[in-house]
Amino acid sequence: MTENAPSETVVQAWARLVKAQHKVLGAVEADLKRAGFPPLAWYDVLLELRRAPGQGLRHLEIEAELLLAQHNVSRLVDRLEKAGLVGRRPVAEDGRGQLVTITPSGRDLLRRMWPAYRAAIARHVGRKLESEANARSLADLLGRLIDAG
Amino acid sequence: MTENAPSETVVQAWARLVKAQHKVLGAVEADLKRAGFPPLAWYDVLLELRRAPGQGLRHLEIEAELLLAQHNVSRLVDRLEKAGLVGRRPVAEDGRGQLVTITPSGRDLLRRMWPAYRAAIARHVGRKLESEANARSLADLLGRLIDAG
DNA sequence: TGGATTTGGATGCATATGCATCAATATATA
DNA sequence: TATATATTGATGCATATGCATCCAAATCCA
Repeated sequence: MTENAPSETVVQAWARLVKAQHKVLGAVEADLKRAGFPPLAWYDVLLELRRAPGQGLRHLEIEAELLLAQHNVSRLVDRLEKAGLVGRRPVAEDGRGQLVTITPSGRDLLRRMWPAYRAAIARHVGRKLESEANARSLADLLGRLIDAG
Repeated sequence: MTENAPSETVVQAWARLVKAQHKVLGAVEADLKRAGFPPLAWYDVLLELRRAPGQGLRHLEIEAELLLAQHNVSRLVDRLEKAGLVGRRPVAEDGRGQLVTITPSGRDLLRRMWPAYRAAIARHVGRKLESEANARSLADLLGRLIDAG
């Protein structure tokens, strides 16, 4: 557990982190696609926009919240706009900025997607963890990995 | 925790699984790239090849082991071959098959990469988990998500 | 004030991935 | 044996991501 020599257990935790998310994310995305829905990234952005307090979010805020690269936010918003799920407005105080807002159609997609998404999470995560205590432990441990530092 | 209504805790565990791996994988890959090394996917393939018992692995075996799509294996092996890290041989018993083998240069890359990779794992995983017990718990819980079913 | 620097976001180009399809070989079935 | 089917891997095309750079507006500073 020292700086440059992780224990075998740490290496195993790392390998499983990558493999578990790869497998589960793939399974969840496949379920959603089968049901005719767009990629999860679209859901994530729309959800952030719906949660947002004011009139929407700046690209920068989406970037920070979802850990995306700047150019990817730019293009993801392009696609969402083309699909009519979000709108772009200039922001008064900063002539450089875009304020991205969710449209009624975007809100509708969120509502329609959630039942399928929820079922996929239950199927590929909840069912395998078996207990609420395990879910709690996993969430706590993963939280440590996310925390800054 | 029922089939289509995961608890809030399960949903949180899911969200953190995606976010934690995204963040940690990004950090590890960035460390490796800074040190002048190729993507982790290259390391993964080479490691499987070095571990392989016989004279190498079929595409199908790489595919199953690393959970990759068939066409991605095909192209990943192309890139590795072009970089001189692996070789391709026809397989005697099956005229359709390719046997992929690691070259001395590939083995050398594995050896040179490991210290940097190991340090990145320690920095971005080990250090944050803090204890061996936590690493063990995390590995166990993630193992449940990977298990078939 | 006026020019340098920084910041927010867009975009051209290279690379990687997903999807469908194809060619070649192997296997099953009549 | 001859034909149909299944399996292995490659490839053309569309889309997504990374990287570098660019443009425009904002901020800094002499």
